[in-house]
Amino acid sequence: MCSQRDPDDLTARARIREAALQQFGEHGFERATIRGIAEAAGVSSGLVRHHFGAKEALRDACDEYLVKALVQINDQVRAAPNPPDVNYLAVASAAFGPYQRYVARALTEGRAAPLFDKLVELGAQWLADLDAKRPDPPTVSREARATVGAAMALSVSVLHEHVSRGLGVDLSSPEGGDLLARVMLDLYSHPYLTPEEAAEYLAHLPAPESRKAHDD
Amino acid sequence: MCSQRDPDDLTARARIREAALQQFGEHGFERATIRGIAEAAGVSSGLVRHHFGAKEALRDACDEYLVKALVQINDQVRAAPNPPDVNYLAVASAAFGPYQRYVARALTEGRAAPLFDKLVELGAQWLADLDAKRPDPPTVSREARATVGAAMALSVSVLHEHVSRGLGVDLSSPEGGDLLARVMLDLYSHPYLTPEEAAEYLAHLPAPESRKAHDD
DNA sequence: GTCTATATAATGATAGAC
DNA sequence: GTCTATCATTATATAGAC
Repeated sequence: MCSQRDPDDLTARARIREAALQQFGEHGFERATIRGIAEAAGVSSGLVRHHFGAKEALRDACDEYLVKALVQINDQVRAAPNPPDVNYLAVASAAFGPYQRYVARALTEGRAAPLFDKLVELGAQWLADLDAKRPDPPTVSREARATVGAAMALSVSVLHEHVSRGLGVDLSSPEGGDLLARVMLDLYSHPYLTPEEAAEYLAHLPAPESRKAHDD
Repeated sequence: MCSQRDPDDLTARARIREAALQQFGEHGFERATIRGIAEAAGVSSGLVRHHFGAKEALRDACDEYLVKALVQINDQVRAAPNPPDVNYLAVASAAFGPYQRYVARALTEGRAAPLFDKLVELGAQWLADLDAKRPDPPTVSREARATVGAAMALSVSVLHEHVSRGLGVDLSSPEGGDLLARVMLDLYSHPYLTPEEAAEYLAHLPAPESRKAHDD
């Protein structure tokens, strides 16, 4: 899918970045070592420093690369013949391909903000179509809904291991992906609440101002 | 809410655990140091070892404590006069209180499995009520839906910073919590897909067997 | 561009005194 | 129960050769 070419064809710099993405993803930023990354890339630790300087700069390069990749994928998807609809959600999980673990960690640590924001942007575009067909006016801004929606779409990726365990199949496997799609389809076509229930809850919600003095 | 008593009232052991939860949450397990935790707890590094032994054992103690706290909160909520319904979701975000960061990291790293599983269990109970009112039979098992639902419910907590940024308010603030509740209410009362659309997508989904030979 | 070797700092673990 | 002092390990950062 993305940059799935032969590792031998890549420059040392690219191989290092690729190895860093993998090692950071597998062991986490702190636990991953420059030496380990160098070894995985088939170069020396000295070369890593030569190309990227400090460890953090290497991580920054990884983040930058992923944003570029996401924008690329996004453009591809939007240029595709049939608009993706739900598949937007699949994009979030699948697009990062082998880098899912890295993305999950980066996001959890509050990093890779442009990546998240791009996803929100895509979600908002998608929500715009949905809002047109909607009978009642939304009670909150589209961007707010897109933000929470993006977080939810990413959750499966981020909590990959736990979801796999709960589902009983590895999400990375075809069977896992298939089951996940079916679950998503069911979940996204069956609201937890009726509009009436939501309205009732909403009415019982303390006004934003009065919450200031809220106490438990 | 939970264990919000004066730090001075806590035993050294509890203070250490509290400090560990905070430090692990703020800096991550690897980056957090025994020394830093000891300092935050107002004790010596030697005492940390005396009580918990190795660093990993300290983390395990933190995980155990949170499961205990979750079960406790769950029992409280279930014993409450009016059943929580959606509030189940708020439980996930709010219950862990000051430990949200820790939980987010632990979960992302594939740890704290019992905690996730407990949440799935709670979600399944809640889904059982919903399924009773549902016209069409679910296409996937309740546990599968509860699993993905749990991941989604946790996503806001896990991606706390990004969601806060996207919403324009700190989720920890009363304003943030209020906005989140409104967004959730809107999202959970408006399905992304109609049952017809979902059925169509489902029909177009490759059969589980045929996917084996799937190729891109 | 790439490698080897070394310096320096920080950390987890430990032992022993009070 | 609590502390101080020390050991052994490990990783980053650096310098310098090829």
